[in-house]
Amino acid sequence: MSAPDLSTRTRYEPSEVEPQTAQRWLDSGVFEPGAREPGAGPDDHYSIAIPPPNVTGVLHMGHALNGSIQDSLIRLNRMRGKRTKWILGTDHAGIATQTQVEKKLAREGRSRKELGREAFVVETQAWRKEYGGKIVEQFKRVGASCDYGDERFTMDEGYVTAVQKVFVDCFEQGLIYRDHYMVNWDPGSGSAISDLEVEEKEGVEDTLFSIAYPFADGDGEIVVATVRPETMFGDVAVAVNPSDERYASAIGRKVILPLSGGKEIPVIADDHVKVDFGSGALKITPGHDPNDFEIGRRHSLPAPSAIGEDGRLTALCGDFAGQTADEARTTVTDALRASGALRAEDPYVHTVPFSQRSGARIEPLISLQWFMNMEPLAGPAIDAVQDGRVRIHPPVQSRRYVEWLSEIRPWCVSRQLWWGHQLPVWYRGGDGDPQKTEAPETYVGIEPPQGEGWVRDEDVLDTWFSSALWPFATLGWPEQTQDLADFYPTNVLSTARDILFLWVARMVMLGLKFAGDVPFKDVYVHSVIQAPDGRRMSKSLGTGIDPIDVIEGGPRPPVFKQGGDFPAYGSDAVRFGLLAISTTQDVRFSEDKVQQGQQLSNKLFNATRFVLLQLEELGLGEIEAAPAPRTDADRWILSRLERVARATEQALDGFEFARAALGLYDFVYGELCDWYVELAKPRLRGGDPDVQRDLAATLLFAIDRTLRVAHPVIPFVTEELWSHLPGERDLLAQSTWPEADPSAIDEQAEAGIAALIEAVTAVRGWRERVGVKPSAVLPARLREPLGAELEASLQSLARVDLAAGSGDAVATVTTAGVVVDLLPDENIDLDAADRRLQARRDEIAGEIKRLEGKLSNAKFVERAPANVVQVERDKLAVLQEQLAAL
RNA sequence: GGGCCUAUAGCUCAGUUGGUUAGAGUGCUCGCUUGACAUGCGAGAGGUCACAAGUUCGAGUCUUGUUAGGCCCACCA
Repeated sequence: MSAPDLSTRTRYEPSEVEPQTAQRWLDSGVFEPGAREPGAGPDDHYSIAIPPPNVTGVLHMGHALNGSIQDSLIRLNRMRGKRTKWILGTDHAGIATQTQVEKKLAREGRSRKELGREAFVVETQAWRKEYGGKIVEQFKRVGASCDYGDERFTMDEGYVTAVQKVFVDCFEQGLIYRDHYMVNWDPGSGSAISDLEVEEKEGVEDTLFSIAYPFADGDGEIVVATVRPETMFGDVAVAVNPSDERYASAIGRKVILPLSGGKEIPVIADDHVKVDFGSGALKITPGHDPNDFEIGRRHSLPAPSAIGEDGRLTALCGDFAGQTADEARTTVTDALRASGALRAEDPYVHTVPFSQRSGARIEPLISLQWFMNMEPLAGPAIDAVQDGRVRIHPPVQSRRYVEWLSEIRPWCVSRQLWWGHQLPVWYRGGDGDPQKTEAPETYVGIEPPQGEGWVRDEDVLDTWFSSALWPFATLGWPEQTQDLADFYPTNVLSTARDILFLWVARMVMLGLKFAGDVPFKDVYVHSVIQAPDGRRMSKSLGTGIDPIDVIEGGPRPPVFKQGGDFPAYGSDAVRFGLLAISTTQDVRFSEDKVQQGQQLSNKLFNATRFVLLQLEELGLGEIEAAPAPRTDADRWILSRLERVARATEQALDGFEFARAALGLYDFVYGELCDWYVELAKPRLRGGDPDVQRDLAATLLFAIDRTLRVAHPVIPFVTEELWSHLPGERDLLAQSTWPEADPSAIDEQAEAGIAALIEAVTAVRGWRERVGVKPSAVLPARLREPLGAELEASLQSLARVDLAAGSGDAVATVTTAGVVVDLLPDENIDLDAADRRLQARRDEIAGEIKRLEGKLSNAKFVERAPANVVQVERDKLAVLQEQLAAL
């Protein structure tokens, strides 16, 4: 028996239920795919590979949203009878993790260098064991039905094999190569980083220095502008635009590089130079500027390094060698000023690249790194999206994907870190450091090379290299495992848009290349959740919201106007709230929507409680849930149940999660509870045992179906209530999804109940407006009979008595299908009724006038489609009838 | 510099090929010991659909432009 006792509890308390329910799921093994049934084909399997959270991570709002999305899909498909696997694991997150561990060491007065590589990796492994499991525990807490029995890590043994095989194969096919190339050097982490890890910051204030380079023949000078004077020792040319007449005669001449002992460099012509910027002359420093690097290559110029990987000026810089770049900026400009070469210093605001990882300003420099040529992989990856083998939702994201792949550039895959997949590369021979200069012999292979004197490359791979293999490496690749056969390709990948290129595109490229198929059929790019005030969620801004705080009742962050703690909303409420806001690309976190989810849970709890207590009282406690309709109301709810089941699965299959969540809410409140349960009450007390038994079975059936349909969105409360329903029941999580049953649709019953609802609402409205006491039962008469059932319902819900009273109507309530005359009664204020009548007449008359105007417009009648015109005519007729009835 | 998304009730958002008097939740106002639920029930007020022009019998919806907010990409020293 579960925690709450339904006979005494009137409120649903998620905190009393959720932890135990999560544990029941885990103990039952329902999340694990279990044994493969003979004959099961690809359509019988359903899998999602979770975007592996960083081992450094704790659950944030993005995880909570994405977890809710993926879990609703997994649970739906599990209930549909699919063999499901939600592939779980964590990512070693190279730079992020290494940075955290280094910070921890620093707090302890230790350092990475002091420990040495081996000890540092051991330290990091220990750190991962301590913190890496936290996020997985949090996934369990929110009900994520991952396959916890098969948790992977991007550096576990099998995964390492997969990564090395891919690297070696790519090398052997010429896709991976080593080259001197311009990289984004991150002085903060002391490593190269990829283009995608660079963040351009706008509005950085710098100084633009104008420096005069005299011509070597002594005749005049040329002025160049730069924000990086300290790199001038790496200058190899001055470039001007070939069409720039001012410099036409300068092209081909030499200028003297100041402060460099008379070194001469040529003036060259290149289209890249803008005539109208600065002086129109550009100094070319191929070693420290990506554009200059390209220009240098075009003109076969050397690319000397003026700044080294240590951030200090190199021997090339003469007296300035050894200074840091910052120091040198001052000393070099001082020297230029002293020599008279500095012509101007102007404040200058521009965009500057920074490292997303360390926050340090990027130092572009040339270095010997490993690269992967992505071009041969990009074409097939574009095709896969364009021919629909991979569908990206929403479609606008697939345009971004295709555009990015069309202009793909080589990927720098080596990182100067210790935490990660060390390159399967060895060097032998030569005098220099094999990390910095090419060695005579290079060996690439999974097994270390034979023989003496080999030194392994110290670098590790970019984290995203291993992530790119995630959907198949987790399933046992390169072994041809049964899991790989069953669950690859996965069905859906749900992810944030900021890693569409970083991760998604690369998975498609490498999946096609190595696993022989696309890694997933659908990519859902989910919303990004902003703080309630529209700012980005961030800890440092105070706008971050911890989902666990919302679930368990932690403190509200400062971004909320209201202070204090959150109520312990529970996982269901948070899941519902997140799905309910999950619409466009940027959405704001809404505590109201979470609250709506909490209310939905409570409503379901009480509706179930009501039904079960009633059945108990009637001695029907063990009755079986089954449709046994006797009335329009019964047929109506069965029809509506069928529609909500179809609508919910359509919404989930179509990645319209807000529609699914809010549709459930509307059904439970607006149909099941407000109307069906209310309509059932009088009949339940009615006395005929046969009627009661059938009604009980149908009510129970309605609850049963509702719990099934709501389960993917709010699994905890539905599982809990399910356990209270009579009969032997497995876990709801492993029960079945309602199959389509078109025979349950009953248009006639739907129309009848819709008319009843409209009439009840109208009578209630009239009563309020004319001030009738809520408790008063008013005598009334129908113009046209509605049948015994609907008339009885109208009497109880609108508080009228159709058998009482006599005489002429004192007021009339009209709706499209029903006209109710209210008869004289002491509870009716005749003046108020009169005023209301007049107001109602004016309303209808105004509307009639509007319609008549529209229908007398010849253009409308002529050009609008006949059915549209007919609709307007019918409307007019109905209104005229209503006016006449008043 | 190029591109994308968003703008509808006080707030958060629906509104699917153009076609009732533009909806919901929440907040607000009024009322209710309605035998499941006050995390409840009933009713009500509240919108020139950002702005401007255009297409159309008809525009929240389509076109163009403008404004504001957000995001992505990009090599002007």
